[in-house]
Amino acid sequence: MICLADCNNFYASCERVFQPRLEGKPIIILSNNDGCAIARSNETKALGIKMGAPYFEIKDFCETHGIHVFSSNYTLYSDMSSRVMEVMKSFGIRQEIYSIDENFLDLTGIPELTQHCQNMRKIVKQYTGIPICVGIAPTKVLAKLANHLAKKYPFLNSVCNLEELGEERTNKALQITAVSEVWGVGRKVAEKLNLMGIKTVYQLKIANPKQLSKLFSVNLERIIYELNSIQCLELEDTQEPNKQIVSSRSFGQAVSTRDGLLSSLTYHAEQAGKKMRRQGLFARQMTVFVNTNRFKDDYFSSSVNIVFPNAINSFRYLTQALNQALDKIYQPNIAYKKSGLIITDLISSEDEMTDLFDNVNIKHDDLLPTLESIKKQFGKNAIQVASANLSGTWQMTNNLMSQKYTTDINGIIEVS
DNA sequence: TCTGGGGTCCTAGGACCC
DNA sequence: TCTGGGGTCCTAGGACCC
Repeated sequence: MICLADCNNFYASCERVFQPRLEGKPIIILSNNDGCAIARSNETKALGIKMGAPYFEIKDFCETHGIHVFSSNYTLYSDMSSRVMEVMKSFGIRQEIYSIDENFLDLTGIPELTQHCQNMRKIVKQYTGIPICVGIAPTKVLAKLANHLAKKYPFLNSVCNLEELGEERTNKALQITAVSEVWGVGRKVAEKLNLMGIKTVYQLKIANPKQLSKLFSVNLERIIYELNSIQCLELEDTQEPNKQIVSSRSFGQAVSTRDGLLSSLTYHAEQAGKKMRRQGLFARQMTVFVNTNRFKDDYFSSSVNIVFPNAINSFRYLTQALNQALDKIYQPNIAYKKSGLIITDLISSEDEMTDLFDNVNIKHDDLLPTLESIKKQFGKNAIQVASANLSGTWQMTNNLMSQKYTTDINGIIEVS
């Protein structure tokens, strides 16, 4: 048996840990640039605020209903995530961290699973302040579904063990759950299934997997098997390196100058470089893209792909390529709203030794260690690529952010 | 006026090969 | 007049996830 444990309204719960007066109050957390609602407390959901709602449309509503609004504070959320994951890890024999707020645990050989997971809930709450829900089942898809039931039906007390629930009651639950709740069934597939008369999870469970595989994809076939307790999706407890690395951001204000774009892209080159080095990866290709407001009729986007002669991991080499990229895609008098890079064709530094005949040329940047030690000693802004500061108008707005309570000495809570 | 960011996997179709 | 068949690899784009 496996379980899926996830944090309830994770970002909202993180804010509450450090501001307990918000317990029971409606909260939303906004995306970058305070663009739209990406997390809501139960109270906010009950008020009818939809996931992804643009903030400018709901701002007045939030004020009249006393909803507490936060800019997203990813430094805080990722630190809280590591704490929660560390605690949960000890409750399974293997752990797959699936996202910032959820993990699968292999519970093989553990007795009294419902009690075991209730215990985990209690300890996670006690150690981190974060409330969680748990779904227990033989497969991942069913565990996800059980987790959904645990959240929806209060009598389950936040832990739903399908084995304990039994086949008859499980099927009953699946008969009153919409097929769109299944993990991997998105909007498009759900619409098509509905047209075919498959509206509930139970109807999907008893559908013909081979037939639906032809009409949809092998994914849906696997999902059907998983709904029938036949395991198709393995628990992945080894951390695979990224296949691509993206750094991108909408601008706080529209940018029309080449310098503005170059400045923002230089920032992304630094971010991407950092991430590559953390994982020991080198890149052979990079796509640079810029686009205008995607909600406008005159939406316009352009991109260019660059192939490097050598595999690189230094932001300096990435930055050098940016000028050449902008020469190809920059056009004046356009109100750009977003820029970014996608780093692909990644190889691991270990491949350097093994790929004797595959011509893997890694180009190391000897200056990197020096730059990093300067940053470490004098602060991360002590030394920069010149183009980083050409223009600051692209910087994002996030005026409603809480403190970095757990990672910044100046953010520590004072108790008086 | 104002609408996020970072990922993965699958499929169809073209290029290419024998 | 008549112009194959089978396979692999790569890429772009779609769908999905949190």
